Parts: sequence; C-alpha cells; structure tokens
Amino acid sequence: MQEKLRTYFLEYVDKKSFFVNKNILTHSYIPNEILHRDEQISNIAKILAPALKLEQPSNIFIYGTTGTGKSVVVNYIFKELSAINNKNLKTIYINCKLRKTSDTEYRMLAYILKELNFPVPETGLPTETLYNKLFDLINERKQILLLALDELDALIKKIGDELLYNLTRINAELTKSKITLIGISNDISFTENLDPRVKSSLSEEEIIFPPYNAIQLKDILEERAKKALKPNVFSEGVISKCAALAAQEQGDARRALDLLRVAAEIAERNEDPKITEQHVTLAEQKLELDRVVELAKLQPRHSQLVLYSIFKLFEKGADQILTGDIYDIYISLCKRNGYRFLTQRRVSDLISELDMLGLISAKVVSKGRYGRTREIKLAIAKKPFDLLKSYFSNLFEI
DNA sequence: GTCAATTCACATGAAAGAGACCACGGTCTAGTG
DNA sequence: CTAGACCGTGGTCTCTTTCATGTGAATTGACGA
Repeated sequence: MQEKLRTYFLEYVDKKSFFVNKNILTHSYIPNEILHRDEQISNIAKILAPALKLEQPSNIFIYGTTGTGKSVVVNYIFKELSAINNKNLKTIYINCKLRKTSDTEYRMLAYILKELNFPVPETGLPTETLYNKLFDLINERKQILLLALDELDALIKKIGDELLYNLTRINAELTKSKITLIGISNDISFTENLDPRVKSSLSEEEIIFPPYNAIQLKDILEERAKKALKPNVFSEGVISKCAALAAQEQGDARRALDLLRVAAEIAERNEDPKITEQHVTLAEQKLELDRVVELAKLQPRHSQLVLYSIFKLFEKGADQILTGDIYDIYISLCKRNGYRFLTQRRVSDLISELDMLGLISAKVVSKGRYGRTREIKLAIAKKPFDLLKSYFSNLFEI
C-alpha cells in the first residue's frame, strides 16, 4: 500500500500539468490589462485622480452584477494609484461579504484600523473608541483615504447604514485629511432604503458596469488562458463554450473563469490529452454540485435540520410545502435527535436564510382564509440532493 | 349577487436576553533582592 | 518591590426568545335587488 502511494505521488509529480499558473484563472488575480472596461476605468480614474494632489475626490457608487469586473477594476486602479503615491494616499479595499473581516460595524472598523497599521482587539472595546481612533489616525497627518466597500448591499442589509453615516460624519469633521468612499454593489435598488443624507453623499458619482457579452467574455478568457495554460492543451470550442455558458449567467466573468479552471482540472485528473467541451459540461455540473453541497454542509445544525425536514416533505411528495408543515417535522426531528428545538419565529428566519442561499425557493403566499405562509420548493438538482440526503441521514436519526 | 368585515397562519419587526469572548484597571500574591 | 495571577466591570457578537404588529385573499354574513 505504502509503496503504491509513493509511486502515485512520484507519478503525480512527473505528470504533465495543463497549468502554467493556475492562479491566473482565479478571481483574486488582478491582470495587468483589463479588457472591455476602458470606459469605466478612465471614468473612475478621472474621479479619483485628484487624490494624487491631496484633494478629496468625490465619493463613487459602482453598480454591476456579479462578475462584471467591478472588484478587479477597483483593485487595479488602487494598485496603480498607490504605485504613484503611497505616502499620503492610502487605499483600502474591503469585501463586506467575507465573514470574519467585516460583517459588523465593529469588525469593519477594526479591519480599517488594521490596514492603517493600528491593530485593535477583535472585541472588548466600545465601537465609539474605534471611531475616535480612526479619526485621530487619519487626521494625524495630511492624507487621503480611499475606502472601497465591495458588496456594500450585503453589509447594509446586515447592519444598516449607521457605519456609512458615521463615516460621512467623520469626514465632515476631519480637517487635514479626507475619506473617499467607493461603494460597490450588484443591487441597484438597495440605495432606496438608505438614509437620504448617506445616499446623496455616497452617490456623488455613479458608474455602471454592464454585463459582458459572450464575445467579450471570450476575449477575456483567451487572454487569461494564454498565460494560465500551456499552449495547445484545449480544443477549439472550449473557450467559446465557457464564454457562452457564462454569458447566459448575466455575463459573469467569474463564472467563465471557474468553468475553464475546473474543466482543466477535470481533464488533468482524468489524464485526458486535451481539455474538451465535454470537460466544460462536467465542470458546470461540478461547480453547481460543489456549491450546493458545501453550502449545505456549512450550515449550522438547526438550519440543516430545517433543510432536512424540507427534504423529507419533498420526498413524501407533498405538493406544497408550508412553513407549518416544516416546523412540525422539524420538531419531531429535534426530539428524536435530542436537540432542543427553536421557536417557530426563528425557524421562519432560518427558512428565509435557506431561501437567500438558493438552496430552496420560498414564496410568501396568502391562502386567504387559510392564512399566510411560505410556499417552499427545493432548488437543488437531483445529484446534490441525493448526496446531501445521505450526508444528513448519517448525521441525524431518520 | 355584492360588498365589507372577519379570519387564519403565518410573516415581519423590535427589543432584549443568554452565553461566549475579550480589554482594561485594580487588587492580591508569591518570588526576589 | 514587582511581575504575574485573578477578579470585576463593561464592551461586542451571535443566536435566540418574547412580544407585538402586519398582511392578503378566502370565507362569511348582512344587505339589497
């Protein structure tokens, strides 16, 4: 056995890989040249350029669906800006959706402070002191702080607009320095329930990132593939197919990159000579499978119990799954497994969380005399469903 | 037959509690010279 | 005398409960034709 393993590893090392640099096909990679975004780049650059002369640029609001290059463009511009002047110009990019770093007001501030080389404890201090610290730190010397908040809609939904309001307030009080906010969102409508003061100051300038079309996606993919993959390892239609599939998904370049990367990985693992369109199809399935299964496995126990309850109702062939039905099953499931069960109020929230994650689709319907409830359908394909079912049945009794 | 009132089964909101984690400052204790 | 242990207070965070209010159409029942 051990010998086998060794030869396996040795062979693995020897085995030819399709990749020159796999990193280039991930979303965190910032290319030297960004295709099809010239207009947006130059617009943003024009707005931010005054920062180089220590004049405060306008706040910017950037819209665009996922994978339209918002984050890449902002990171790219930041990189260029700080290459020219990193003494009085500080750029901070925060993805609000990433847990841990920044999903509360406190953590957000802590992260910003950390970026300013002033680490603060993760907890224990009043938020107010962090604001004061931030204020002092920025005002200490003359500088411009460019603060990009990616996935801002997620943050606002979670903790409200207090942070933004306070930041703009601080800005008004700052004398020597200024903060410029760059809000990035893929949901145009979310500003509607923003404090009007925040809204107006945040959207001094607005920039829209339209989705890529299939041709543009193809360009982008070709450019990246040239650097990431060895020459002649993929057949004709592969890139086009990735582009076409991603174009269907609102021109999501991220998706296109994922497809190509995973297709290459699959081909490599199968020891196939070339990446073919078939691998792309497999990649599409694998991405979906992984996403769903990972998501479900990461859920807290009670969410899983709720999801499993929905599974059971679904299997029983219930034509409409309602909140009350789920709750009944959920309770019996809890009892049988020795868990304390949560209130219906909480379960209702868990259901809507599962809905937001896209594991189920829930619609609030009014059934007249028979009340108002959610009608729930599973939004999971057969394969991940089966996988998860066996995962859950190992986890729980019946 | 028509129309407003009623009613159901939750949805949705707000507030507050529990328990975990942590910082900070004060006090106590043991080791050192 | 001092470093470190220990403690109390006060802070955040997440998950949850409690209490309160909202909601939209099927149903009901009064009413008039």
